[in-house]
Parts: sequence; structure tokens; C-alpha cells
Amino acid sequence: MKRRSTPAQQAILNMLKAADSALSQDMIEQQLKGETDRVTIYRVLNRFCEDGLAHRITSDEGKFYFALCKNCQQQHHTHDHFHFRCLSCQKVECLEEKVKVSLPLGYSAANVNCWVSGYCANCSA
Amino acid sequence: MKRRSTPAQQAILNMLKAADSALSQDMIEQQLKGETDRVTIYRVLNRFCEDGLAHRITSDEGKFYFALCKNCQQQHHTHDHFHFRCLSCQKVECLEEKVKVSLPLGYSAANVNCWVSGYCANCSA
DNA sequence: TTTATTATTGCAACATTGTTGCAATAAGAG
DNA sequence: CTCTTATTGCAACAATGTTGCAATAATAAA
Ligand SMILES: [Zn+2]
Ligand SMILES: [Zn+2]
Ligand SMILES: [Zn+2]
Ligand SMILES: [Zn+2]
Repeated sequence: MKRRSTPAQQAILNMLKAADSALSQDMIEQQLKGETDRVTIYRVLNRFCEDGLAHRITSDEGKFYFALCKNCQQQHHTHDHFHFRCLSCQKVECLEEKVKVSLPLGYSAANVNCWVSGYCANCSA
Repeated sequence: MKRRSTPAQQAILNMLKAADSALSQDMIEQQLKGETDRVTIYRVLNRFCEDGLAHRITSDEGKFYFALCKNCQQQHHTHDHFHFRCLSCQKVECLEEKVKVSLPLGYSAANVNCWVSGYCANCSA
């Protein structure tokens, strides 16, 4: 299935690049001022994930955020970094810090979803 | 506000003790076979959290799980441990392992919500 | 340029999860 | 036993995410 370049897809990709942070569907819908349907936004974001352009994380609020992949290889994706959500400015960031966890004997890990919420440098000041 | 002991409250508390793992509202509703209303289950669970008996965590599926507090002081609660969700048997556990993360300069942490999903010892075998 | 193919979109409908308001019920004190 | 009010059940709602389907439009082919 070959991808097509569309206004919605471009706008959302640009937003993700410009934001340099993770965005949720509702954040994108707001910035797009309702020009694009909710469903389309979800579909575009999911497509980015399928294509290895972005990754999806479930926040501690229980909703999805999407962020462009930075340090992933084209083939090999690893999203085992911490995510930070600022309780004041709402910004969500992928942190450099990798998650290190040793599981009990016999356990195996398939995926990791780690969040820290608090106040970012701007909002702490 | 003084608490009262009710069948629903007791049943749910016993389930949490017996399970020795974290449960979600729908798991509890199933085991209770619809004898108790959804809303009541949520309210009982939230009450446990208010009373410092349990803690609530948001899973990587985006829904809430509730687990009895084990290593919390009566006054001082710390829920900075990892949680594990088995993709096969659905069991959710509080792990002993504490979350260790160093934030960028100027950032401050208020809360932590860390999940590993994969296969538990039983299901890996 | 024009036409044909089909990826993408918008809309309605639905599923799941969690909360709130309010009247009815029942736990526990006196 | 009676009274107070914490707790429950039910209806209604909000938020988030998905699916089906017909209409639209990006791209390739003619
Ligand atoms: Zn990636
Ligand atoms: Zn990330
Ligand atoms: Zn606790
Ligand atoms: Zn826990």
C-alpha cells in the first residue's frame, strides 16, 4: 500500500517536528482548529507509527501521545526511554534516559511504558 | 466521614488480598458476576486509595489498576515501583524494583508511572 | 491533459472507561 | 427500635479511540 502526501498528513508531520515534543490527538485537533476530523488525525498518527516514523506511548492520564522517532534505526526501533509530562505547561517529552529494570526470574519483557510527571525547567523556575 | 463495612467493600478487599496482584474494575466486575454496579466498584476502589489502603496506577493499555499497598508507611506512601502486565495471563503485579531516573537539570518529579509488559514466569515456560 | 485506480477523508455509529447527580437503601450509633 | 448519613444503583454524561462506508482526491497510466 503506497502512501500519499496529503494536507492533513503534512500538517501533522510539521506540527510534530515543530513541537519537538509528543502530541496527543486533541492537542493536534486544537492547533488545526477543527479543519481536520478526529478520526483522520488518529489514522494519520497510526500510519506514522506503522511506517516507523513515530512511536505511540500511553500517558499516565490514560491517553495516547505520539512522538517522532529520534534515535531509532530504520529497522530496529527501541522506545525504552522515559517520558516526561509537565503538570503545568502540559508538554510531553521523550527523555534521553533509558529505562533500566531487572525483572524477576523467568519473566520476559516485550515493551516498556514509563512516565514521570512533574514540572519542567521552564515551569519550575 | 466514617467508613461503613458493606458486602461490596468486603468482597472487593478480599479479592484484592486473594489476587495478590493489581485488579481493574472490569476484572472485579467479572468475578463479582455483575452483583455489584460498575460505579460502586469504582467508588469502593477510590475509597481504598483515599484511605491509603491501595494505590491506583494507569496501565499501558490506558486503564486503571488498583493494588493494595504493601511497603507503604501509614503516613508516607511511595509508589515508585515498576508494574508488570503479562500479555498472556493478564496478571498485573507490583514489582519490588524501584524506578530510578535522573531528570534533566531544573526538572522536578511529582509522580512516576512505570510499566513493563511481557510474559510472566508461568507464561514464559 | 484526461482517465483510472485506490489511498485517504469525513461522518455516523459504536465500544470502553470513568465520573456525577439523585433518590433509595442500609450500616451503625444511641 | 429509631435516626443519621454513608453507601448503593441507575441514568446520564464526558472523553478517548475504533470501524464501516460512501465521497474525495493523490498519483499513476493512457
Ligand atoms: Zn522508533
Ligand atoms: Zn518517546
Ligand atoms: Zn501506598
Ligand atoms: Zn504498585
